[in-house]
Amino acid sequence: MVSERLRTSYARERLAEFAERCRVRGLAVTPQRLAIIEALLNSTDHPRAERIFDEVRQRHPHISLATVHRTLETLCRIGEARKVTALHDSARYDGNLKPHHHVICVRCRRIRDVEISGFGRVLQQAGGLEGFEPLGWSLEVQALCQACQKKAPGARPRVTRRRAT
Amino acid sequence: MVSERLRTSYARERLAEFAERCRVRGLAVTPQRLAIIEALLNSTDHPRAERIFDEVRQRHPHISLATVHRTLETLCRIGEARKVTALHDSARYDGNLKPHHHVICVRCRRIRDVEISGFGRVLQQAGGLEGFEPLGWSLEVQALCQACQKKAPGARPRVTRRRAT
DNA sequence: TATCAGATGATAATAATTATCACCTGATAC
DNA sequence: GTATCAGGTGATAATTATTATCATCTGATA
Repeated sequence: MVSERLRTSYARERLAEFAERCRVRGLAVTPQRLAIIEALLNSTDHPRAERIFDEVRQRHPHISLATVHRTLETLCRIGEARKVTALHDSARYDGNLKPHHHVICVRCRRIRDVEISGFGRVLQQAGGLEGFEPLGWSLEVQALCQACQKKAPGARPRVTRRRAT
Repeated sequence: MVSERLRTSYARERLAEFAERCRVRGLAVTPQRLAIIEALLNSTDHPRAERIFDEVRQRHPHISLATVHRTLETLCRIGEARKVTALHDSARYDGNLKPHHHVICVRCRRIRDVEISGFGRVLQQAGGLEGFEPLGWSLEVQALCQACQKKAPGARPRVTRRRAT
């Protein structure tokens, strides 16, 4: 059922453990979930839901796009994937042009500026960005703000969230 | 017309220069643009378009939400503001759980992983995150990928963009 | 194999953003 | 100061990504 054409040993290991991890969490191991995690592990370019959908549909023609969205969010929730775009749901703007960084509350999506120095040096040592020409950089610290720390840890926010505006 | 109740000297300076910067760029200095940049400079929390709209509407009741969206994008384009959420338009997922960082092409939105070490140390020295409890962090390097470097620098992508999926 | 909580597919609803277009107005030349 | 007009705006429709809803299906367990 499951393809063995995973690109890297990391991906193979992750897929091998996946069923067990679902069971531990009380999640059913469905063909859809297997196909989606496999497509994600096979990708190197941070796909969006629709591209995973296109990929998976080749072998599961009946899969629904809604399932792909749902499953990707589930994978993030159980720690099997991460969303690169923590704040993708609406554009957030900043009038401060001075270089600075951001702490983001992963629950309520509050953002705060932070001044952290020393990054330029670290980045210079980094070397190859594979042809990408850097224009700027900023660190995103995922965090819980004070208010959200006090809430029950398990109480996930509703999918339609009360969020920072 | 323009309020002088800007919070910081930085904001006051920026607003004072704003009209001149528009002229240099051949953009009209409209009351709407002034009100929007003022609201943005007065904010400390990276608002979205709708909150700027609410703010500005108190003194310009006839302003349209579309104008706020348009103007915020214009401000980013001319370098008077920046979008904190470079990739907000659709969620992007990553199956790689190992700590790593991202280079993002600001034009075509391609994302690539980068390994950069030494950040933990810098972050530890950073000290106060104002009560935020860090869970993780990743550096976002804004860049131009090789393909996009070759395109004409002025040729902005269409608003409905051909983008990485 | 029967049971059933949870998963899925189909589709409607929502929310953010962008497109369209008639009308308006800041900037410039006179 | 007024005429001109390119570009800006407001109103609204359209688009796009995502989430909600709900009837049906199915993986896990007894």
